[in-house]
Amino acid sequence: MLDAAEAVFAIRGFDGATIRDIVAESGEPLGTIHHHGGGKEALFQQVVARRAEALSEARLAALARAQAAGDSDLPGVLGAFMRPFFDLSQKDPRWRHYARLVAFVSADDRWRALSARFFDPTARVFLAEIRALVPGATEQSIAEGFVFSVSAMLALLTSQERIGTLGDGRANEAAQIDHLVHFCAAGLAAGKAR
Amino acid sequence: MLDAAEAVFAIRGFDGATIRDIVAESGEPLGTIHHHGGGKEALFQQVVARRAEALSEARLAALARAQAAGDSDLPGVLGAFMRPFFDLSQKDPRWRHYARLVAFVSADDRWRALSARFFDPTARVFLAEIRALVPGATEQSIAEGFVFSVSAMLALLTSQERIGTLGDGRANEAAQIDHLVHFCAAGLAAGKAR
DNA sequence: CCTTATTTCGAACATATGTTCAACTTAAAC
DNA sequence: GTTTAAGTTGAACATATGTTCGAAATAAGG
Repeated sequence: MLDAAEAVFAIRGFDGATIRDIVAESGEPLGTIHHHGGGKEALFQQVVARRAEALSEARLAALARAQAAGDSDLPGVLGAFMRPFFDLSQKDPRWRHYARLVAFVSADDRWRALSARFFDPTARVFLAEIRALVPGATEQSIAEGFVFSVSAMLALLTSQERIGTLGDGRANEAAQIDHLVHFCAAGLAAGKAR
Repeated sequence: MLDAAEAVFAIRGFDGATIRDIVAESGEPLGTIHHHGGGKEALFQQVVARRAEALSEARLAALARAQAAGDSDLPGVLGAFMRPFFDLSQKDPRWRHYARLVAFVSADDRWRALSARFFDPTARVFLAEIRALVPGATEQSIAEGFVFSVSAMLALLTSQERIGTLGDGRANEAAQIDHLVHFCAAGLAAGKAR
Protein backbone atom coordinates (compact mmCIF):
# COMPACT_ATOMS: atom_id res chain seq x y z
CA MET A 1 0.00 0.00 0.00
CA LEU A 2 2.72 2.48 0.97
CA ASP A 3 4.71 1.27 -2.03
CA ALA A 4 1.81 2.07 -4.32
CA ALA A 5 1.27 5.49 -2.75
CA GLU A 6 4.98 6.21 -3.02
CA ALA A 7 5.00 5.38 -6.73
CA VAL A 8 1.89 7.39 -7.57
CA PHE A 9 2.86 10.43 -5.48
CA ALA A 10 6.33 10.35 -7.04
CA ILE A 11 4.97 10.46 -10.58
CA ARG A 12 1.94 12.72 -10.19
CA GLY A 13 2.76 14.83 -7.14
CA PHE A 14 0.42 15.29 -4.19
CA ASP A 15 -2.33 17.19 -6.00
CA GLY A 16 -2.08 15.15 -9.18
CA ALA A 17 -2.29 11.82 -7.35
CA THR A 18 -5.68 10.29 -6.66
CA ILE A 19 -6.77 7.99 -3.89
CA ARG A 20 -8.30 5.80 -6.58
CA ASP A 21 -5.03 5.75 -8.57
CA ILE A 22 -3.24 4.57 -5.45
CA VAL A 23 -5.68 1.83 -4.49
CA ALA A 24 -5.80 0.66 -8.11
CA GLU A 25 -2.00 0.40 -8.07
CA SER A 26 -2.00 -1.45 -4.77
CA GLY A 27 -4.95 -3.74 -5.52
CA GLU A 28 -6.46 -3.03 -2.12
CA PRO A 29 -10.00 -1.71 -1.63
CA LEU A 30 -10.87 1.97 -1.56
CA GLY A 31 -11.66 2.24 2.11
CA THR A 32 -8.31 1.08 3.48
CA ILE A 33 -6.64 4.47 3.24
CA HIS A 34 -9.14 6.23 5.46
CA HIS A 35 -9.57 3.31 7.83
CA HIS A 36 -6.26 4.10 9.48
CA GLY A 37 -7.34 7.71 9.83
CA GLY A 38 -5.98 10.91 8.36
CA GLY A 39 -6.78 10.33 4.72
CA LYS A 40 -4.67 11.42 1.81
CA GLU A 41 -2.43 13.90 3.59
CA ALA A 42 -1.57 11.49 6.40
CA LEU A 43 -0.74 8.85 3.81
CA PHE A 44 1.63 11.24 2.08
CA GLN A 45 3.37 12.05 5.33
CA GLN A 46 3.66 8.35 6.18
CA VAL A 47 5.27 7.70 2.82
CA VAL A 48 7.78 10.50 3.37
CA ALA A 49 8.48 9.39 6.91
CA ARG A 50 8.88 5.70 6.13
CA ARG A 51 12.31 5.93 4.49
CA ALA A 52 13.51 9.16 6.11
CA GLU A 53 15.13 7.50 9.10
CA ALA A 54 16.86 4.84 7.02
CA LEU A 55 18.21 7.55 4.73
CA SER A 56 19.53 9.63 7.60
CA GLU A 57 21.16 6.59 9.18
CA ALA A 58 22.78 5.59 5.91
CA ARG A 59 24.16 9.09 5.50
CA LEU A 60 25.50 9.36 9.03
CA ALA A 61 27.02 5.87 8.80
CA ALA A 62 28.70 6.83 5.53
CA LEU A 63 30.05 9.97 7.20
CA ALA A 64 31.45 7.93 10.08
CA ARG A 65 33.04 5.48 7.63
CA ALA A 66 34.58 8.31 5.61
CA GLN A 67 36.04 9.89 8.72
CA ALA A 68 37.38 6.55 9.96
CA ALA A 69 39.07 6.08 6.58
CA GLY A 70 40.68 9.52 6.77
CA ASP A 71 38.52 10.56 3.83
CA SER A 72 37.00 13.61 5.47
CA ASP A 73 37.76 16.23 2.85
CA LEU A 74 34.98 18.03 1.00
CA PRO A 75 34.37 15.29 -1.61
CA GLY A 76 34.41 12.68 1.15
CA VAL A 77 31.85 14.48 3.28
CA LEU A 78 29.62 15.39 0.35
CA GLY A 79 29.88 11.87 -0.95
CA ALA A 80 28.73 10.55 2.42
CA PHE A 81 25.64 12.73 2.09
CA MET A 82 24.85 12.00 -1.53
CA ARG A 83 26.03 8.50 -2.40
CA PRO A 84 23.76 6.55 -0.03
CA PHE A 85 20.72 7.87 -1.92
CA PHE A 86 22.08 6.53 -5.21
CA ASP A 87 23.32 3.28 -3.70
CA LEU A 88 19.88 2.59 -2.26
CA SER A 89 18.23 3.52 -5.58
CA GLN A 90 20.33 0.98 -7.40
CA LYS A 91 19.52 -1.76 -4.94
CA ASP A 92 15.78 -1.08 -4.74
CA PRO A 93 13.90 0.86 -7.45
CA ARG A 94 11.39 2.06 -4.87
CA TRP A 95 14.09 4.35 -3.58
CA ARG A 96 14.04 6.07 -6.95
CA HIS A 97 10.37 6.85 -6.40
CA TYR A 98 11.27 8.12 -2.97
CA ALA A 99 13.89 10.39 -4.52
CA ARG A 100 11.27 12.03 -6.75
CA LEU A 101 9.07 12.41 -3.70
CA VAL A 102 11.84 14.15 -1.78
CA ALA A 103 12.26 16.50 -4.73
CA PHE A 104 8.57 17.37 -4.50
CA VAL A 105 8.79 17.88 -0.75
CA SER A 106 11.87 20.09 -1.12
CA ALA A 107 10.31 22.23 -3.84
CA ASP A 108 6.98 22.97 -2.17
CA ASP A 109 6.79 25.24 0.86
CA ARG A 110 3.61 23.43 1.81
CA TRP A 111 5.80 20.55 3.06
CA ARG A 112 8.44 22.74 4.71
CA ALA A 113 7.47 21.32 8.12
CA LEU A 114 8.03 17.78 6.83
CA SER A 115 11.49 18.48 5.46
CA ALA A 116 12.38 20.46 8.58
CA ARG A 117 11.45 17.45 10.71
CA PHE A 118 12.91 14.63 8.65
CA PHE A 119 15.80 16.12 6.70
CA ASP A 120 17.05 19.27 8.43
CA PRO A 121 18.61 17.56 11.48
CA THR A 122 20.93 15.45 9.32
CA ALA A 123 21.53 18.42 7.06
CA ARG A 124 22.82 20.39 10.07
CA VAL A 125 25.32 17.65 10.90
CA PHE A 126 26.77 17.84 7.41
CA LEU A 127 26.56 21.63 7.45
CA ALA A 128 28.83 21.64 10.50
CA GLU A 129 31.31 19.30 8.78
CA ILE A 130 31.37 21.48 5.69
CA ARG A 131 31.80 24.65 7.74
CA ALA A 132 34.96 23.18 9.26
CA LEU A 133 36.31 22.44 5.77
CA VAL A 134 35.57 25.90 4.35
CA PRO A 135 36.86 28.13 7.15
CA GLY A 136 36.65 31.46 5.37
CA ALA A 137 32.97 31.29 4.49
CA THR A 138 30.08 32.74 6.46
CA GLU A 139 27.32 30.63 7.97
CA GLN A 140 24.91 32.00 5.40
CA SER A 141 27.22 31.24 2.51
CA ILE A 142 27.62 27.62 3.64
CA ALA A 143 23.85 27.21 3.85
CA GLU A 144 23.48 28.59 0.33
CA GLY A 145 26.12 26.25 -1.05
CA PHE A 146 24.51 23.31 0.70
CA VAL A 147 21.10 24.12 -0.79
CA PHE A 148 22.72 24.46 -4.22
CA SER A 149 24.29 21.05 -3.72
CA VAL A 150 21.09 19.35 -2.60
CA SER A 151 19.20 20.78 -5.55
CA ALA A 152 21.88 19.54 -7.94
CA MET A 153 21.64 16.09 -6.35
CA LEU A 154 17.87 16.01 -6.77
CA ALA A 155 18.24 17.24 -10.36
CA LEU A 156 20.51 14.30 -11.11
CA LEU A 157 17.94 11.96 -9.59
CA THR A 158 14.99 13.46 -11.43
CA SER A 159 16.20 15.09 -14.66
CA GLN A 160 17.87 12.23 -16.49
CA GLU A 161 15.71 12.96 -19.49
CA ARG A 162 16.81 16.57 -19.87
CA ILE A 163 20.46 15.68 -19.26
CA GLY A 164 20.17 13.12 -22.03
CA THR A 165 18.57 15.62 -24.40
CA LEU A 166 21.20 18.31 -23.85
CA GLY A 167 24.14 15.88 -23.75
CA ASP A 168 25.01 13.06 -26.11
CA GLY A 169 22.98 10.46 -24.27
CA ARG A 170 26.06 8.57 -23.10
CA ALA A 171 25.09 8.44 -19.45
CA ASN A 172 27.08 6.45 -16.93
CA GLU A 173 25.55 6.59 -13.50
CA ALA A 174 28.73 6.04 -11.51
CA ALA A 175 30.48 8.77 -13.49
CA GLN A 176 27.50 11.08 -13.00
CA ILE A 177 27.63 10.65 -9.25
CA ASP A 178 31.37 11.31 -9.16
CA HIS A 179 30.76 14.38 -11.29
CA LEU A 180 28.02 15.59 -8.94
CA VAL A 181 30.19 15.19 -5.86
CA HIS A 182 33.18 16.98 -7.38
CA PHE A 183 30.99 19.69 -8.89
CA CYS A 184 29.53 20.52 -5.50
CA ALA A 185 32.83 20.14 -3.67
CA ALA A 186 34.48 22.61 -6.06
CA GLY A 187 31.54 24.98 -5.74
CA LEU A 188 31.65 24.87 -1.95
CA ALA A 189 35.43 25.27 -1.91
CA ALA A 190 35.05 28.38 -4.05
CA GLY A 191 33.16 29.95 -1.15
CA LYS A 192 36.36 29.99 0.90
CA ALA A 193 37.86 33.04 -0.78
CA ARG A 194 34.70 35.07 -0.67
CA MET B 1 -5.69 37.53 -16.51
CA LEU B 2 -2.31 36.02 -17.44
CA ASP B 3 -0.82 37.77 -14.41
CA ALA B 4 -3.39 36.13 -12.14
CA ALA B 5 -2.83 32.70 -13.71
CA GLU B 6 0.91 33.15 -13.38
CA ALA B 7 0.62 33.95 -9.68
CA VAL B 8 -1.74 31.08 -8.87
CA PHE B 9 0.13 28.48 -10.93
CA ALA B 10 3.40 29.61 -9.32
CA ILE B 11 2.07 29.08 -5.81
CA ARG B 12 -0.11 26.01 -6.24
CA GLY B 13 1.35 24.26 -9.26
CA PHE B 14 -0.71 23.12 -12.24
CA ASP B 15 -2.78 20.46 -10.45
CA GLY B 16 -3.20 22.48 -7.29
CA ALA B 17 -4.38 25.59 -9.11
CA THR B 18 -8.07 26.02 -9.89
CA ILE B 19 -9.74 27.89 -12.69
CA ARG B 20 -11.91 29.50 -10.03
CA ASP B 21 -8.86 30.55 -8.00
CA ILE B 22 -7.45 32.21 -11.08
CA VAL B 23 -10.58 34.07 -12.11
CA ALA B 24 -11.12 35.16 -8.49
CA GLU B 25 -7.57 36.55 -8.48
CA SER B 26 -8.07 38.32 -11.79
CA GLY B 27 -11.58 39.63 -11.12
CA GLU B 28 -12.76 38.49 -14.52
CA PRO B 29 -15.73 36.15 -15.07
CA LEU B 30 -15.44 32.39 -15.11
CA GLY B 31 -16.04 31.87 -18.81
CA THR B 32 -13.19 34.00 -20.15
CA ILE B 33 -10.58 31.28 -19.82
CA HIS B 34 -12.39 28.82 -22.07
CA HIS B 35 -13.65 31.46 -24.47
CA HIS B 36 -10.24 31.71 -26.07
CA GLY B 37 -10.18 27.92 -26.41
CA GLY B 38 -7.92 25.31 -24.92
CA GLY B 39 -8.93 25.65 -21.31
CA LYS B 40 -6.63 25.25 -18.35
CA GLU B 41 -3.71 23.57 -20.07
CA ALA B 42 -3.58 26.12 -22.89
CA LEU B 43 -3.64 28.89 -20.30
CA PHE B 44 -0.68 27.34 -18.51
CA GLN B 45 1.27 27.10 -21.73
CA GLN B 46 0.44 30.70 -22.59
CA VAL B 47 1.71 31.82 -19.21
CA VAL B 48 4.96 29.91 -19.71
CA ALA B 49 5.34 31.20 -23.26
CA ARG B 50 4.60 34.83 -22.49
CA ARG B 51 7.90 35.65 -20.79
CA ALA B 52 10.05 32.95 -22.39
CA GLU B 53 11.13 35.02 -25.36
CA ALA B 54 11.93 38.09 -23.26
CA LEU B 55 14.02 35.90 -20.95
CA SER B 56 15.94 34.32 -23.80
CA GLU B 57 16.59 37.71 -25.36
CA ALA B 58 17.80 39.16 -22.08
CA ARG B 59 20.16 36.22 -21.65
CA LEU B 60 21.56 36.37 -25.17
CA ALA B 61 21.95 40.16 -24.90
CA ALA B 62 23.80 39.75 -21.62
CA LEU B 63 26.05 37.16 -23.27
CA ALA B 64 26.81 39.54 -26.14
CA ARG B 65 27.55 42.35 -23.67
CA ALA B 66 29.85 40.12 -21.63
CA GLN B 67 31.76 39.03 -24.73
CA ALA B 68 32.06 42.63 -25.95
CA ALA B 69 33.48 43.59 -22.56
CA GLY B 70 36.03 40.80 -22.72
CA ASP B 71 34.26 39.14 -19.82
CA SER B 72 33.75 35.77 -21.46
CA ASP B 73 35.25 33.50 -18.83
CA LEU B 74 33.11 30.94 -17.01
CA PRO B 75 31.67 33.37 -14.41
CA GLY B 76 30.97 35.88 -17.17
CA VAL B 77 29.07 33.39 -19.34
CA LEU B 78 27.20 31.84 -16.42
CA GLY B 79 26.37 35.30 -15.12
CA ALA B 80 24.92 36.20 -18.51
CA PHE B 81 22.63 33.19 -18.22
CA MET B 82 21.61 33.66 -14.59
CA ARG B 83 21.67 37.35 -13.74
CA PRO B 84 18.94 38.51 -16.13
CA PHE B 85 16.43 36.35 -14.26
CA PHE B 86 17.29 38.02 -10.96
CA ASP B 87 17.50 41.49 -12.47
CA LEU B 88 14.02 41.11 -13.95
CA SER B 89 12.70 39.72 -10.66
CA GLN B 90 13.93 42.78 -8.81
CA LYS B 91 12.32 45.16 -11.29
CA ASP B 92 8.98 43.36 -11.53
CA PRO B 93 7.75 40.95 -8.83
CA ARG B 94 5.74 39.06 -11.44
CA TRP B 95 9.03 37.70 -12.72
CA ARG B 96 9.45 36.03 -9.33
CA HIS B 97 6.20 34.17 -9.91
CA TYR B 98 7.48 33.24 -13.33
CA ALA B 99 10.63 31.87 -11.75
CA ARG B 100 8.61 29.51 -9.54
CA LEU B 101 6.68 28.48 -12.61
CA VAL B 102 9.86 27.67 -14.49
CA ALA B 103 10.93 25.55 -11.53
CA PHE B 104 7.67 23.60 -11.80
CA VAL B 105 8.11 23.18 -15.55
CA SER B 106 11.68 22.01 -15.12
CA ALA B 107 10.82 19.50 -12.42
CA ASP B 108 7.89 17.77 -14.12
CA ASP B 109 8.43 15.55 -17.17
CA ARG B 110 4.87 16.33 -18.15
CA TRP B 111 6.11 19.74 -19.39
CA ARG B 112 9.29 18.44 -21.00
CA ALA B 113 7.99 19.51 -24.43
CA LEU B 114 7.44 23.04 -23.14
CA SER B 115 10.92 23.45 -21.74
CA ALA B 116 12.39 21.82 -24.85
CA ARG B 117 10.64 24.40 -26.98
CA PHE B 118 11.16 27.54 -24.92
CA PHE B 119 14.33 26.99 -22.94
CA ASP B 120 16.49 24.37 -24.64
CA PRO B 121 17.51 26.49 -27.68
CA THR B 122 19.03 29.18 -25.50
CA ALA B 123 20.47 26.53 -23.23
CA ARG B 124 22.33 25.06 -26.20
CA VAL B 125 23.90 28.42 -27.01
CA PHE B 126 25.29 28.66 -23.50
CA LEU B 127 26.24 24.99 -23.53
CA ALA B 128 28.43 25.67 -26.57
CA GLU B 129 30.08 28.64 -24.83
CA ILE B 130 30.76 26.58 -21.73
CA ARG B 131 32.13 23.69 -23.77
CA ALA B 132 34.74 26.04 -25.26
CA LEU B 133 35.74 27.15 -21.76
CA VAL B 134 36.08 23.62 -20.33
CA PRO B 135 38.01 21.88 -23.09
CA GLY B 136 38.79 18.64 -21.31
CA ALA B 137 35.22 17.68 -20.49
CA THR B 138 32.91 15.44 -22.48
CA GLU B 139 29.66 16.64 -24.04
CA GLN B 140 27.74 14.60 -21.49
CA SER B 141 29.67 16.01 -18.57
CA ILE B 142 28.98 19.59 -19.71
CA ALA B 143 25.27 18.84 -19.96
CA GLU B 144 25.29 17.42 -16.44
CA GLY B 145 27.10 20.44 -15.04
CA PHE B 146 24.70 22.77 -16.81
CA VAL B 147 21.66 20.97 -15.36
CA PHE B 148 23.27 21.12 -11.89
CA SER B 149 23.75 24.86 -12.39
CA VAL B 150 20.20 25.51 -13.55
CA SER B 151 18.79 23.57 -10.61
CA ALA B 152 20.95 25.57 -8.21
CA MET B 153 19.70 28.79 -9.80
CA LEU B 154 16.09 27.72 -9.42
CA ALA B 155 16.77 26.66 -5.84
CA LEU B 156 18.03 30.15 -5.06
CA LEU B 157 14.89 31.60 -6.62
CA THR B 158 12.52 29.27 -4.79
CA SER B 159 14.14 28.06 -1.55
CA GLN B 160 14.86 31.31 0.27
CA GLU B 161 12.97 29.94 3.27
CA ARG B 162 15.10 26.83 3.66
CA ILE B 163 18.32 28.78 3.08
CA GLY B 164 17.25 31.14 5.84
CA THR B 165 16.43 28.26 8.20
CA LEU B 166 19.76 26.50 7.69
CA GLY B 167 21.83 29.68 7.63
CA ASP B 168 21.80 32.64 9.98
CA GLY B 169 19.11 34.53 8.12
CA ARG B 170 21.50 37.26 6.98
CA ALA B 171 20.56 37.07 3.31
CA ASN B 172 21.89 39.58 0.83
CA GLU B 173 20.52 38.99 -2.63
CA ALA B 174 23.41 40.51 -4.58
CA ALA B 175 25.88 38.41 -2.58
CA GLN B 176 23.73 35.31 -3.09
CA ILE B 177 23.77 35.76 -6.85
CA ASP B 178 27.54 36.27 -6.89
CA HIS B 179 27.84 33.14 -4.78
CA LEU B 180 25.62 31.18 -7.14
CA VAL B 181 27.62 32.20 -10.22
CA HIS B 182 30.97 31.40 -8.65
CA PHE B 183 29.69 28.16 -7.15
CA CYS B 184 28.59 26.92 -10.56
CA ALA B 185 31.65 28.27 -12.35
CA ALA B 186 33.92 26.42 -9.94
CA GLY B 187 31.83 23.28 -10.29
CA LEU B 188 31.95 23.41 -14.09
CA ALA B 189 35.67 24.17 -14.09
CA ALA B 190 36.21 21.09 -11.93
CA GLY B 191 34.92 19.02 -14.84
CA LYS B 192 38.03 19.92 -16.84
CA ALA B 193 40.33 17.49 -15.07
CA ARG B 194 37.94 14.57 -15.21
C1' DC C 1 -34.76 53.44 -33.88
C1' DC C 2 -34.77 48.91 -35.09
C1' DT C 3 -32.18 44.84 -36.41
C1' DT C 4 -28.39 42.02 -36.50
C1' DA C 5 -23.94 40.49 -35.09
C1' DT C 6 -20.61 40.09 -31.48
C1' DT C 7 -19.02 39.82 -27.00
C1' DT C 8 -19.59 39.02 -22.08
C1' DC C 9 -21.14 36.55 -18.34
C1' DG C 10 -22.15 33.01 -14.90
C1' DA C 11 -25.68 29.41 -13.96
C1' DA C 12 -25.84 24.68 -15.06
C1' DC C 13 -23.72 20.21 -16.35
C1' DA C 14 -20.89 16.11 -16.19
C1' DT C 15 -17.28 14.26 -14.18
C1' DA C 16 -13.82 13.50 -10.68
C1' DT C 17 -12.43 13.07 -5.97
C1' DG C 18 -11.87 12.78 -0.78
C1' DT C 19 -14.49 10.82 2.59
C1' DT C 20 -18.06 8.23 5.10
C1' DC C 21 -20.59 4.32 6.67
C1' DA C 22 -23.73 0.51 6.66
C1' DA C 23 -23.60 -4.13 5.13
C1' DC C 24 -20.72 -8.04 5.01
C1' DT C 25 -17.03 -11.18 6.26
C1' DT C 26 -13.95 -13.18 9.33
C1' DA C 27 -12.11 -14.22 13.79
C1' DA C 28 -12.50 -14.79 18.90
C1' DA C 29 -14.76 -15.97 23.19
C1' DC C 30 -17.53 -18.54 25.81
C1' DG D 1 -22.61 -23.78 18.14
C1' DT D 2 -23.85 -19.26 19.33
C1' DT D 3 -22.68 -14.73 20.21
C1' DT D 4 -19.89 -10.94 20.18
C1' DA D 5 -16.24 -8.27 18.54
C1' DA D 6 -13.19 -6.67 15.02
C1' DG D 7 -11.92 -5.98 10.53
C1' DT D 8 -12.99 -5.46 5.52
C1' DT D 9 -15.28 -3.69 1.51
C1' DG D 10 -17.11 -0.64 -2.00
C1' DA D 11 -21.51 1.79 -2.92
C1' DA D 12 -23.09 6.23 -1.80
C1' DC D 13 -22.44 11.14 -0.44
C1' DA D 14 -21.01 15.88 -0.58
C1' DT D 15 -18.05 18.74 -2.55
C1' DA D 16 -14.93 20.48 -6.01
C1' DT D 17 -13.68 21.34 -10.68
C1' DG D 18 -13.13 21.77 -15.85
C1' DT D 19 -16.14 22.87 -19.28
C1' DT D 20 -20.30 24.22 -21.86
C1' DC D 21 -23.85 27.16 -23.56
C1' DG D 22 -27.80 30.03 -23.66
C1' DA D 23 -29.17 34.46 -22.10
C1' DA D 24 -28.03 39.22 -21.34
C1' DA D 25 -25.44 43.12 -22.61
C1' DT D 26 -23.06 45.70 -25.95
C1' DA D 27 -21.73 47.24 -30.48
C1' DA D 28 -22.45 47.75 -35.49
C1' DG D 29 -25.15 48.53 -39.56
C1' DG D 30 -28.78 50.39 -42.08
